[in-house]
Amino acid sequence: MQVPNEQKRRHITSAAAKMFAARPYHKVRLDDIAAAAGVAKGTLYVYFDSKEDLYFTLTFEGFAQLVDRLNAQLEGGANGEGVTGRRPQAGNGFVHSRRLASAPRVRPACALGCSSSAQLECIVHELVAYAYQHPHLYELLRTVGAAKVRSKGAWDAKCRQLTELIERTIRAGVAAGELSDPRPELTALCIPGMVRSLMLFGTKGITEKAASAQIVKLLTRGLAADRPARKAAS
Amino acid sequence: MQVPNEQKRRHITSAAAKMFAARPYHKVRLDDIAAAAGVAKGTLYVYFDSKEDLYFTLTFEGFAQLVDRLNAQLEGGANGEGVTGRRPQAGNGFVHSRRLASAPRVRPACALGCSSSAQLECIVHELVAYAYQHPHLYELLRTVGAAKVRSKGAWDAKCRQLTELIERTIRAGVAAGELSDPRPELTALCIPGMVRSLMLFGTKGITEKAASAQIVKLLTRGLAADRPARKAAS
Amino acid sequence: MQVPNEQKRRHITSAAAKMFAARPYHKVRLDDIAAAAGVAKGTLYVYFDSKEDLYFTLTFEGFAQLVDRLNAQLEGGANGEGVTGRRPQAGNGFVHSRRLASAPRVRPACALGCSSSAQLECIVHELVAYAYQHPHLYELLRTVGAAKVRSKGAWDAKCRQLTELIERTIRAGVAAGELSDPRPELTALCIPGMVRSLMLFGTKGITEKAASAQIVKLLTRGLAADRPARKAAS
Amino acid sequence: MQVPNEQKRRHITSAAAKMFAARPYHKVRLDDIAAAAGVAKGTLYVYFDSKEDLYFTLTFEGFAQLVDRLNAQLEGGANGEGVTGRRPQAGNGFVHSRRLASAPRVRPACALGCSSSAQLECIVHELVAYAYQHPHLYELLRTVGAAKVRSKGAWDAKCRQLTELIERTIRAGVAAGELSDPRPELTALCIPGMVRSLMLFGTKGITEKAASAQIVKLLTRGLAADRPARKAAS
DNA sequence: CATGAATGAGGTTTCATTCAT
DNA sequence: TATGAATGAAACCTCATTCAT
Repeated sequence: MQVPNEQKRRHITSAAAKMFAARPYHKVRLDDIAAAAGVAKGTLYVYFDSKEDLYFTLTFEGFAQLVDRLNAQLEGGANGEGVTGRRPQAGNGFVHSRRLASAPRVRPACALGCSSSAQLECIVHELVAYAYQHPHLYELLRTVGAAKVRSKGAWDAKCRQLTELIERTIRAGVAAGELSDPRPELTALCIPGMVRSLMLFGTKGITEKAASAQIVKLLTRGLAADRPARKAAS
Repeated sequence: MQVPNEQKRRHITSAAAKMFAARPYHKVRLDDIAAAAGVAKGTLYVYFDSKEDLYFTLTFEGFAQLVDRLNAQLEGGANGEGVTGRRPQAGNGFVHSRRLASAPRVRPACALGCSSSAQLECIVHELVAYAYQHPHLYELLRTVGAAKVRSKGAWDAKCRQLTELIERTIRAGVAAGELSDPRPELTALCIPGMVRSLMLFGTKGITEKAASAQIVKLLTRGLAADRPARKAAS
Repeated sequence: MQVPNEQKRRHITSAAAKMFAARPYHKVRLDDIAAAAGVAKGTLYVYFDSKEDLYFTLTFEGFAQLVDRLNAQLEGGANGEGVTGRRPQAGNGFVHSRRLASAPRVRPACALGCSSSAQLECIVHELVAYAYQHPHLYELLRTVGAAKVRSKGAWDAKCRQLTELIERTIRAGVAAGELSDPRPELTALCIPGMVRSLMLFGTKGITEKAASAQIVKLLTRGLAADRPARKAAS
Repeated sequence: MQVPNEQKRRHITSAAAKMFAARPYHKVRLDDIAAAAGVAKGTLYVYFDSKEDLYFTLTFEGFAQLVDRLNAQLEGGANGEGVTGRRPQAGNGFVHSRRLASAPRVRPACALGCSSSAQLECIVHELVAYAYQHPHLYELLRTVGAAKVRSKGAWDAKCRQLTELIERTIRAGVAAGELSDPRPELTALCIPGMVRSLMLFGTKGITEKAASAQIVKLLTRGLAADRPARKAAS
């Protein structure tokens, strides 16, 4: 009850995420969030400037975590941790950090040495996995854009990071003769869109695996180089 | 739908659509809508039950219009009129109703006699065209789901109509040996997602044509039957 | 319940004046004002922008009324009415508008043709009379300055009007050889100060007449020309 | 008055005085005072019971200091120390403590042996001097009365001390045939009022000397005994 | 049908005060 | 004694909704 407790902040964001995911922004009362977080109403203002700030922080941090993790996994294959960047991870292979970076499971190496389509597969897997791990967040992101009030710039930058990451991967594949895509920047936009649709509008019966496989299939075949059978050759 | 003054109703929905698209639901005041529509605040309640009703009607009518039109064009060339009650359309072929269905132009027949990939192309074209015609609405639909308060059933039904329409098209193609897709219901979900992403997050430079072409390419190649149809060969 | 009722506005200001006079600004709740005025809380915001606006309007209008009345009586001797400037008054003599301009009593003519000390007497009478009629307001003005938030300029201008009015009167007396005052602008500041002190800090036993007489005496003797016995001679 | 750390207390009162003088009570936050004083918010409660207590102490101590000093100088040349506990003053004559009583300069004896008008002059000088030395306080006292919450009695007593001091002086002059004033208790009220007005509402150009002289002139001539003392003759 | 003044429940936010450290 | 995170009552204000005109 003395230092600005990081754990208490977590309680708040966690509680808030659930409430914002469950009903629209204007129907979420700070009273409820405070109650759910087990803190007093005033305490919210110790950690956040306003309702909007709380909401923004919530969504942005979630999204940033996703993007940063993807970046980390594809760029350096170093650690699979999110935005808060804690201790580096031993395994240098590709990592599905499904469990919030606790108990990181090693995956078949994929990051740098892999074929482009394998990398795309990684991206899709990761996006879908994140979506299944954070259904609240995805429900949250549904309304983002209308409310990314404060530093719109931060959101835009993160979005660009994500699309550029994908775009770069595709371009590499194209350069390697492995893929064919005259407009990779458009494909980069399509991928998160597909994930989102499957998450939000799919009937509950869709498994993570199926969703991922479907997107991967559409992509790998849709982007396959015109003369196939030459996987990832130099 | 038979209200005192249909024109006044139009003013209201038009003004409301702009406001709701521009800022989030809870930041739109009925005062503003009334002012923008040139009516008194009380008048809003002559045409709508509540703020939520207004919002719901707005989004649902827009979406229903899109789905109905698609249905009409693919199913039997019936009419393309949406919820807002447009006149029945003459042409019974496939119609790109790009110009708000005023001056309905007949298009190359496509609906029933076409190949499945041609039909998919139609669907995508139509979705994209609608998105470009109604940017407000697409921005609006971004937040739908969180607020589809009242007759959630109506929305769900329309959504299902859309996905089933697409799904049916794909299944037909599969049955004809033209396409290959073990999970058409998933693909059906992906398509609107791609449209949405391109619309909302693409830099403004993306033309309607490019967006449409990109999705079509991903689809037609991604779903192409395994062996035949060497279409895409150079 | 349709036109922005002027009478309702009066109810509000009247109720508010009592509350603000009774306790300090921060202890006055809008709830109480609304209740005392017999209106809903929201109605306050139909007539005023904020609590501060209400308070400011209150004090300023009261003070302005005082100054305007004084001005009217001395300048033209026309009507004794306040700032709202209603129908001109028949009697062109000096008028102590003690009863808020209802039932205006004619007083010995004084305005233009009088000696300067008689005019000063009028000013003091009027100030004191106003103070006794509006004890609430005087209690209110006690805190003004700290809170004249909005258009500080308006207050300053009115203050200047008052002091200049007095100053002008004194200067006229000096020019006529009737009074002696090398710094009339300082005397002009002293007069309201004396009124205020007597009002706020005097024991309740001080009659209006006594207060007025005391100030007049201090002034007329204090400012008497060095060689007396030549009353108002040219 | 015997608090843990007298210096810290000083920091607090000093900071608080500035803040309360600069804006109205309800706009001063304890956070700000604490920050300005360089202490933690909780520390304020070591030295004061509440915000009101702090404010009250502040204003009362300032006013009491003024009154006590006046008393000391006129009554018996005791000491001029106020509530804030300054060292006893050496000089037993009348002292213009213009420089915050540091380096107390002896002044021409005035207290007991002087003429009444000379004593009045002393009082006015002292009041004006104090006002010029403590502009913050005068700004503060402007709102006093509305907030003299706690021991209203203490304030009233001090006020009475001041007026009675003045009143006694005048009565002595009247008894000596030097002055003429049928209602000295009213004059006693007027004097601080004039000081206040000149301080608060005068344009900044008014020198301490001019303000003092003006009041003295009004008083000495206004109260001069009817016939004798041709002092003011040219 | 149309109006817009009035309503008042309930929202977000503030801030004096407490208390574990 | 000093701290400042936590508290929560209560303030100001909003705005969807009503209804007399």
